[in-house]
This record gives sequence, C-alpha cells and structure tokens, in this order.
Amino acid sequence: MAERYEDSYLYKLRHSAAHLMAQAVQELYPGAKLSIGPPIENGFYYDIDFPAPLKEEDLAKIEKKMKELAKLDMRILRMEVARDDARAMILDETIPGMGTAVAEYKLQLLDAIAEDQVLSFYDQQRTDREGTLHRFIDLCRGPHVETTKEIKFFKLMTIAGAYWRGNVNNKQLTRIYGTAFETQEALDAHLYMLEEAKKRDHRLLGRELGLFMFSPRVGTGLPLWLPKGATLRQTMIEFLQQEQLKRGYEPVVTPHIASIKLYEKSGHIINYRDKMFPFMEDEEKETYILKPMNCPFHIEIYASQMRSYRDLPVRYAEFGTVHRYEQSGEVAGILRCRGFTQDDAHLFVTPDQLQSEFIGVVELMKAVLDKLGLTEFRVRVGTKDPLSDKYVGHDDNWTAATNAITEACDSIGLDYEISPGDAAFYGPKLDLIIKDALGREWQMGTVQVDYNLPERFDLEYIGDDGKPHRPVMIHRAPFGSLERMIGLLTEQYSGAFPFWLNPVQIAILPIADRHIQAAYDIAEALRGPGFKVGAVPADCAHYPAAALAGLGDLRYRVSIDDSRETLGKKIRETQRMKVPFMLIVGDNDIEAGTIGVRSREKGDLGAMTLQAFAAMLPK
RNA sequence: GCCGACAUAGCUCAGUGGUAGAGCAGCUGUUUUGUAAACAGCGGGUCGCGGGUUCGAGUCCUGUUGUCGGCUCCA
Repeated sequence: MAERYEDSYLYKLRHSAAHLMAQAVQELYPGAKLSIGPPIENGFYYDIDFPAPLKEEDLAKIEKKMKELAKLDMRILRMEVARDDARAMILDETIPGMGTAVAEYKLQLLDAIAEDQVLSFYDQQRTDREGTLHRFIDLCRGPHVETTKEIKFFKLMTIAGAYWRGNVNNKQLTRIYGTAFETQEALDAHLYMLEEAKKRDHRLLGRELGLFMFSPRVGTGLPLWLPKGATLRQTMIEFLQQEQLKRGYEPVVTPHIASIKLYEKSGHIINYRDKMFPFMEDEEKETYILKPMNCPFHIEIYASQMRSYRDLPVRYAEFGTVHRYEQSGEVAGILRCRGFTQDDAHLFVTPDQLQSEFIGVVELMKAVLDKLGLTEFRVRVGTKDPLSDKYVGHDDNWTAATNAITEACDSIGLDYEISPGDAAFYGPKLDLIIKDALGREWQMGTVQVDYNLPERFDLEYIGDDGKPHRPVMIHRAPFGSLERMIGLLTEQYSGAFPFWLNPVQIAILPIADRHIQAAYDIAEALRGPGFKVGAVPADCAHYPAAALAGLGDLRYRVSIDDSRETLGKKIRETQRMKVPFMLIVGDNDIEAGTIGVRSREKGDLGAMTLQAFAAMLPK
C-alpha cells in the first residue's frame, strides 16, 4: 500500500521549508506577523501579515536568505510545553520573531487548540561565524525534518492575498506559495510539468482550435462561440437530448429575462442578488431581471395547470442560458464565465418517487461521464452549514432531502463525501468535481433535491386520495454547463477530442490543385449534400463514381484543405488542429479508387478504399 | 471585490530614456507537390487607454481597463 503523502518525508520537508521561509521573512522584515504555514499538495505556503506590501520581486531576496539559513545546518527540535508556557513563549520579547508586537495570529491559533491537545513548538537556531544568532521558533504540530540542511531544492512560486481564517471579513494576509523537493531533478520535473500543463490550458487551445473567443468590447466573461466550438456544443447537446428523450424528459423553452416578481417569489432577490446582473426598468417602472437560474420558469410551467399524481414525474429539460455577475477576479475563460448555458432540467415528483428518480438522474450522469471519457472525478454531497442563515426552508425538509441523496448514493454504490456548507440556498445537492489542467477543482454536474421552492410557489398535485399534495423538485445538470464541460474536456484531451465529438472528424487533403474536385466528391460522399464547395480549377478530374458506391448515407463532419501548400504543410496544420483522420487524395488514388489514410494517433495507415475507411471509423 | 503580476503586429515574443523589430500567420508571384513547415517579395503597430516627469517615453511615475496566479464565491 502506498504511503500517504501526509506521512511522507516530502511532506515534512515542505513543512520545514515553510518554517525556513518564515525565518527568512522574520529576519528580512521585522514586524511581520506570522499566521499559518502548512504543506499543500505541490508545495507549501505561509500566510504572513507584512508591515508593508510585499512585491513579487522580493521573493528572490527571501529565497536567497533561505539558502543562507539552510546552510547553517540548524537542528530542528521539537518541544512540548504546557499552555501557559506556550503563551509566555509567544510573548517572549527576548526570542527573535516573538513578542507582543507580532503575536496576534499565533495567540489566536493557540486559543483555538483544544484543551486536551499536546502543544508543541519547533525550534531551530545557530550562531553564524560573525556571531549573529539566527533563531526561529514556531507553534506547530509538526513533524519536521531533522536539520535545515536537508532543505536544498526549493523555489518560491507566487504571492497572493488570503483572508485570515478564510473569512472575507477578516484582514487579508500575504500568502507566499513555494515548493520543495528532495532532488533538483524532482524540482525541475515539477516545473517542467507546470509548463506542460499550460499547453493544455483550454484558453490557449480554445483560440488555437478556433472554438471560442472573448472580446473586451463584448465584456468580461462573455464568450463568443466560433463555428467549431459551436459545432462541438451542438454535438454535446444532441447527445444529451437523445439520452433525455430515452428517459422521459420533455423540452421546454423560457426567456432570458423575467419580472422581478418571479425572483422575489423564488427567494433569489434575497439570497442571490449579489450574483445577479444589474436590474432593468421599463417605462412603467416594472423591474426585470436577467435570469441567473432557470428553475422559476419551469416552476411556472408546472404550476400553469392542475397536476394529477398520474402525471408525475414531470421532467422539464432546457439548455438554458443564464447570466451571473461573477466577481471580476474569479472569471476564468469558459470554466468560469458570466454567461453560460446549463443542461438544466427540473423534475417534479411525488415523495414516493424521489428515491427512484434521484437514482435515475445519477445513472444518467454516469452514462454521460462514461460517454465523455471522464474517469477522474469525486462526488460531493453538499449539506447545510448549521451555523449559516443563508438557507431557506424548514429543517425537516432539509433532513429529508439530505437523506434521499445519501440513501440513493448508497443504494447504487456511489462513493461520496459529505461537505457541510456546500448546499444550494434552497436545498442539499450532489456535485461532481473534476480537476483542470492546473489541478484546480471545478464543480461540474449537479443534482439538487428541493422541498423549498415547491413550497414557496405553493406547487401541488392531486393524489389518489383526491387531495392536494406537495411535489418535490429535483434540479439537475449532468454537464453542469456546456461552457465549463467543454473547457474541461479541452484540457482533458489536450484538444484532441474523441472522434464522435471532434468538430472536424475527417480532413481531406488534395495533393495538388488538380485533385480538388475529387476531394469535393469524397467530402460529399462522407458528409452528404450541402457541402460548401469552393472554386475548382478547370481540367480537374472527378473521383471515380464506382469508388463512392455503397457508402450509404454518411453524415460525418468533413473539411477540405484546398490551400496551395505542400502536402507536408497540410498534414502538419491538420495535425495541429487535432483532426482525427486525414484522407490524402492524389493521382494514384483517383486512378485506383483509393485514398491515403492518416490517423491523428497512428500516423500513415496507407492506401485503402473509402468503404474500408468508413468501416474502420469509430461508432 | 481583495493581494500580486502582466499588457509591443492576427499569434509567440525581443526591444532597460534617443528613428519600433523577429519568427509564424496574411497578401502577391513562382513552384503543383505522396505523409509534420517549398522559395521570393510585399503589407501590417496611436507599443491597452488617459494624465504626468523629461529636450526626448514602448521604456520612468500615476490613474484606468483588460488578462493571468491566488483568496473568497460558484455551473
């Protein structure tokens, strides 16, 4: 069994590197107040309250100081102390880096440690050749490496603001991120990996592959979808629509704006206002809202007529475009934008149907993940934070909804973790979390159980007892949003989308101008009528009709490279665009009724007939 | 929104106070090509935007917008 990272030498090394950095900071910036400095997945950080703002160029200076200190070969000693002694030590003016002036955060940390916990400090010190004492003591659980001499291969990465204890209302401290490794090779490999990850960034690939763009004239976080990106979207939409039709969903379409009355009723105005675009007013002073969610519209449709228990479950699906005014610092390409399209649906079910419908939704999500080839994800069940008042609805409903989710997961054997505070304001939810190229986690698909909106809108169905009952709602989006899912898929595949999804599936490469007509003949056979035909030179031979026979009605997405370039150049460009298959057409092929096939992954596959090629294409 | 960084041609970047450059892309011409970049020529920039310092600003200062890395928040 693999050693846990938390138990590894590397973890200790990084923790000690964080201490070493703190010591360097203390010596360089007297008055800097330390707070916390843990190891993290790929390194470490330390949050520090600096007396003056820190610039990124200061990192080199701190790094240099760290190297000097490391060489002093300070032994790192653990000492366990009583609470009163700990307080005294933190306030001890005679110890470098301690004393009342800089004790603010350490005292708070001390107070937060439970009474029965052992309190420990780590102490490292040495007097250098000039007779100067270098000493650093930090309240810390440990463990650490034995001596600072072990800390050799490290790098300070970046500087960031971080709120004390993660609370926006607290002071923002300066966080320095760094990383450390056991060898120079491992450090170099890590830095190289980061460079490689940047090449998979969906923003870079999105531009190179012509999927989407942004324009400052359009606005922050508002993507423009280019033909290839839009084609990719439509392919995904068509796939999911088919899956949903099989499962009894019905399409609905709703507007982009609505009267504020709708959102007052839903609770969004109170609970979601800071995420909404500025309101609009018409001449009669009616206020309109640009919709941040689709649910209230679907609720109105449900409520528009009497519902019998025999009509339920009702499943309304819409690829609904919503707009949310994300803070400027948090928009990130199409992974986090201000206008995006959810693959949304709302299920109105009887309490008895909740469990099976929930399971049905989770199974749909699994089918979607499978089709998209996504295997690395975790499942989070977001529940109510008992300390927060941002939620609507009764506790009884919250408990019932949360139980429905966990029981459904248990019954189909889905591993999940509970995450208090990650619920929607109207109910608990199950989220799929996936990492991007840079290792950041994103919430993708989601399923949410909701007793509260049906209550707010007084939704009903007539039961078999002839009396009105309250339905339960399930909000669900298997992709989450098209934008985020496409951004993530772009990074997962480095832009080399699987055949069924790639906006261009087959590129036809005529070798010389006189082969262009044959290329169009082949394109039409593979793609069907309607292909946009460019200029064709005179005296251009057709592809032999016999070689096109028997292909059937094919509907592949095909492009032709009729540029006046060499074949090598065309191949290079097509490969760069990550097209799964290239068909090369020249004199030999027109003569023999073949095509030269080249695959994105396997290279040159040699000459074959179109029929043979069509037979080898993925389903 | 907050902390930090960046912004020069369509793209990637060079240019450390003294006449704005390269490669790729584009256009034109020649070449008509068999599995990852043919050759030559040409065009292209209010150096993100506004103020300031200076004899002189892409370069220094300042404000602002956009983007990037974090924090907080989320699909």
